[in-house]
Amino acid sequence: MRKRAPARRRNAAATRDAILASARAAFARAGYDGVGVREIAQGAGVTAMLVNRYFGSKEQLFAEVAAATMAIPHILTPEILGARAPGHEIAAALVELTKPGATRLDGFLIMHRSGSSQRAAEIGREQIERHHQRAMRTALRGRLSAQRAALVLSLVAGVQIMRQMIGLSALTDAKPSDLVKMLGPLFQHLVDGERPAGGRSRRRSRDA
Amino acid sequence: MRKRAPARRRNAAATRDAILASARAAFARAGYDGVGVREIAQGAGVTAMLVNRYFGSKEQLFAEVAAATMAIPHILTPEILGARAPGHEIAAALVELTKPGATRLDGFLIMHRSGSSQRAAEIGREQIERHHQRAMRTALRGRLSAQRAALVLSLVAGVQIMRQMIGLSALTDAKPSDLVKMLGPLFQHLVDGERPAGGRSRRRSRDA
DNA sequence: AGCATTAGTCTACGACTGTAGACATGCAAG
DNA sequence: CTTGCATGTCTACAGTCGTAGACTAATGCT
Repeated sequence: MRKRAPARRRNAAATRDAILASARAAFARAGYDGVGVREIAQGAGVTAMLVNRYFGSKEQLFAEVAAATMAIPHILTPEILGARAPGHEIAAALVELTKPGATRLDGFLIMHRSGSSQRAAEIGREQIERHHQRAMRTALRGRLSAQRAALVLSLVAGVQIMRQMIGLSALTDAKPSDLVKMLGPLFQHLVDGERPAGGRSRRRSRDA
Repeated sequence: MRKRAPARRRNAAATRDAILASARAAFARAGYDGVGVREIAQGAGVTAMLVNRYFGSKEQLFAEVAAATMAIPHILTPEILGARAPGHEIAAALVELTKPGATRLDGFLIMHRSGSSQRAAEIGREQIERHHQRAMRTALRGRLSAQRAALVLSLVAGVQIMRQMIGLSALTDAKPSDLVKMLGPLFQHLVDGERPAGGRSRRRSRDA
């Protein structure tokens, strides 16, 4: 019978979690190619070989980190998507979560910083399609819902990149409320599709 | 006397250009950390050391490549920004230039793939702010022009990432005309800078 | 012709990479 | 106690990385 003793120094599950947490932070900071297993191990207080012992290889560790981090509901939750003005809610959440130093949006950040690895990009696409796009698409009505969902993700990714990675001063120094005002209608347009929100449900004519 | 490699063309300018071209293609494919100087050199038909002889270091080579590639006018040209329906023009150009295999938009692609290097990101921000954002901002009228310009760049970057890097199937397989129809109003909204001010429906473009 | 300069290559080094195998150690049970 | 296993470390290896220094060969000049 196994004892329910409190976490000791030798605790496989806790060590595994520590490695995962260290890897997540490291990958978000420097990407797949930018960080080594020794550095990840040091962040978890173990040696490099233990990382491979638990996860098989660096690539498998990355895949697990990506899966775990992407699975975290963040901006595109059912609540936000089901709100009365989803565009505004999405914009507000995005602006809030891409403040300098924010870590809740690590999933995308990890992918952005891992663009130098072809394999990492494949893993990222898999996770994005599994979690975010599928969830979003089912929440959207109307034509081309998959495309509109993908464009919502594109806008989220683009804003995060320019704000957190590139660090465009116009976005880092802007008033959050201004950004929300500008982004809200964009998201709303994508959520609504061809029909504008509010009373009128008639299609807008296009001048192509 | 040891036999050396066969005599090559002795043309400094041409060799330099060959290295730059090889580096641009390589960086666009694998990013700063994903490609080595030996590989770049091989692509130009020279040895690795010559790369450093001409450019000092890999980092300086990257900076030069980034500067040269970013300086290429692409989507946000004065003509497009001054068109009657700039949003539609921007969207059409973006969709066209982010087709699989397109290379005219290398500048952004290089930055996206170089996110694992902090230094590369700094160089990229510098170039983006120098070329694109400044040019765009002067073309925009109204309040918060810098922020709106930055958001245009964000949307461009996001679409390119999801379409060319991540390869979201919803975007790669979509009909270009559908994407243009969805993206056009978004860009137009940012260019116009009109204030949503509550549930008011969007104003038509000034051309009518 | 001879010399100087330029264009280019070769060898090598120290640091780092991911990871395989052998080894050590703490914990629970017989 | 001893045994067995899970947990973790140490050493080492075969690469690759960027780059420094010495060397060679082709060109330009006189």
